Amino acid sequence: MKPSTLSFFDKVFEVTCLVPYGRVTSYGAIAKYLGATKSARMVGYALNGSGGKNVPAHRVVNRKGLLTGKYHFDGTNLMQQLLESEGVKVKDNQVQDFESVYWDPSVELQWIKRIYQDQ
DNA sequence: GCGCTGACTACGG
DNA sequence: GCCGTAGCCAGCG
Repeated sequence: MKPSTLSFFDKVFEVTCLVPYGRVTSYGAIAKYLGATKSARMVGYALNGSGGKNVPAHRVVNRKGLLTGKYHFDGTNLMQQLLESEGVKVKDNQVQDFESVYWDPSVELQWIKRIYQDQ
């Protein structure tokens, strides 16, 4: 599999789908994993087109654990509801215990790089 | 085809 | 620790 054959958007979707149940990650972490630390905005923009797809976009928050994208979901608190249903405590648009549920793809998925030998 | 926008982040003041 | 600025780059009008 050649990651370069996938667009940045598709990669974002792939990584997002790999976020474990009950865990969250940040836009920047995904961008970093994709080798574009400064392109965190693209991650958010990509997720903007995740509607209709089976992408758990609610598991992606900003670096502070803030649910900045909740207004892109149906209603006003759907994103929070989804997270809470997974055991993630959310209060006032912010993930509680953020550090303990934080999942960093650049750390958790480094073994995949080893398998692909893509450096 | 140009310019603006954006679910972000890092950095300097 | 808050505020302004810059960098990123794919869509859209």
